[in-house]
Amino acid sequence: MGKCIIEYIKDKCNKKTQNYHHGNLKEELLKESLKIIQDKGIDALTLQELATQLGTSRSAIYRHFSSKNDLINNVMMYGFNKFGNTIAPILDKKELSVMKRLKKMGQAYINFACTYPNLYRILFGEKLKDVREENCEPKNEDQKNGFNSLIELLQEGQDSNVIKKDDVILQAQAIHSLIHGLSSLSIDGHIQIGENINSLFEYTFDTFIEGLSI
Amino acid sequence: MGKCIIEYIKDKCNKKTQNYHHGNLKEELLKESLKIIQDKGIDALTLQELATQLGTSRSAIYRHFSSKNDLINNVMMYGFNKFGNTIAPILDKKELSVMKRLKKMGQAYINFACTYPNLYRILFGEKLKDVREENCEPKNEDQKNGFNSLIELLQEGQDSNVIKKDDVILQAQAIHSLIHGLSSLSIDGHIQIGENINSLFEYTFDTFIEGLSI
DNA sequence: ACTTAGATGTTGACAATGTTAACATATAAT
DNA sequence: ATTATATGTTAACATTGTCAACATCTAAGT
Repeated sequence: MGKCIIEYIKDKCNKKTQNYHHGNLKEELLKESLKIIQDKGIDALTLQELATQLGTSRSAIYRHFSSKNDLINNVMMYGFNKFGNTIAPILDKKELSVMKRLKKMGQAYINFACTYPNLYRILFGEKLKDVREENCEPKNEDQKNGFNSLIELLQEGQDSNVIKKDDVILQAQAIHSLIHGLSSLSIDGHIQIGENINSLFEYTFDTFIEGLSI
Repeated sequence: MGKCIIEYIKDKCNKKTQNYHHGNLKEELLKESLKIIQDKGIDALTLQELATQLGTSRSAIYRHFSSKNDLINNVMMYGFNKFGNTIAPILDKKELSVMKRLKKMGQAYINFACTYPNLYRILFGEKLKDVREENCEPKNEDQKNGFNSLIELLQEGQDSNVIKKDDVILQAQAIHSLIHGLSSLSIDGHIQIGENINSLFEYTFDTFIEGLSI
């Protein structure tokens, strides 16, 4: 209940006196959640662990998020943003050929998945039940933006006669599937290839591109 | 503790008197677990729910499995077996061309994933922590068998000059990635195409095969 | 400047979960 | 027939997500 003497002294010595009100708890909850998820996986994200790490109580979390799923949902927006910032710049490098951009995008995608497997899993794995029902437009929008960039790139390829003229959405979905499959199987240990995920990507991508090219 | 009168009467009337010992609880635990997972997903698999469904107590489960993860691990063997029984016969249909078998296999794979999404997720999703460390050879073996069949098929294709001569393992992994990507994105709602998962598969597969063919 | 309403945090409770120990009973072996 | 082993039950435990009741800080309005 009341602060013990030691804490009082601590407060006096510490410039940043630990207030009753945290200040920007919401922001820190999101950051810490993202960190925990990245480091130890979604199952390690416990309200208790989260609260302890930030020096607060788990009930305090409910002042900022209506539920644990709501929290995770918001973390996912962070995640999609982070993901988008990794991918988007590559697709926009107009000085590179369409194919080069496509390939670099794929490499960056897989690299992201392998660097942040725990995050990638919640971004592109099974959607949370609540998320499926509730309105999750902002997240979907971020996701959609990346997908739209891919579509534009493919359209550019079709227009410049390097990619077969066909439904770009179908083509985009095919490429996404291919890259997601590689990433997913790789980080979940269903491909036992160790270091040469890159060469597998290269082979798979080149083979597919050969079928896609004019 | 003691049985109430009604239960005694019930027992007398019922030929299959409900014994203290269940008989084949282990078997039924596995079957019921598989059913729950398929119907309602892995998160709905609760020891309480499972026990109630079989008319026993959740502690009884620990006489047959060392932990919940151990149980799930064993259910996965069931699952891989079921999966293998769906896929293997197709790859063995020697009367069909290599390409036709490959395509039919892909369709069956995706069909399995879409029919049993909850099961598919635990089979080809993130491996359980315990499973990763413990010896899980039998399961991997089943999985490996399916993969080996695919490799053999591809080798047959190379030998009969319909598939480019290259590392068959690389080719097999590429195909698996592609099909898993489609299945995974589809059942997890990241592809919003509704009914035409088949046409997406067809396009993706044909495009890839074009690159793979001689 | 004082009071007050709203935002934010704490404590304590709740049911449900996986797990274990202590105890009970059925089956198998001696 | 006795005993050991396998299998099931009950009761407890810590931990989880969630909520209600209470406490405290912040911001308006007068």
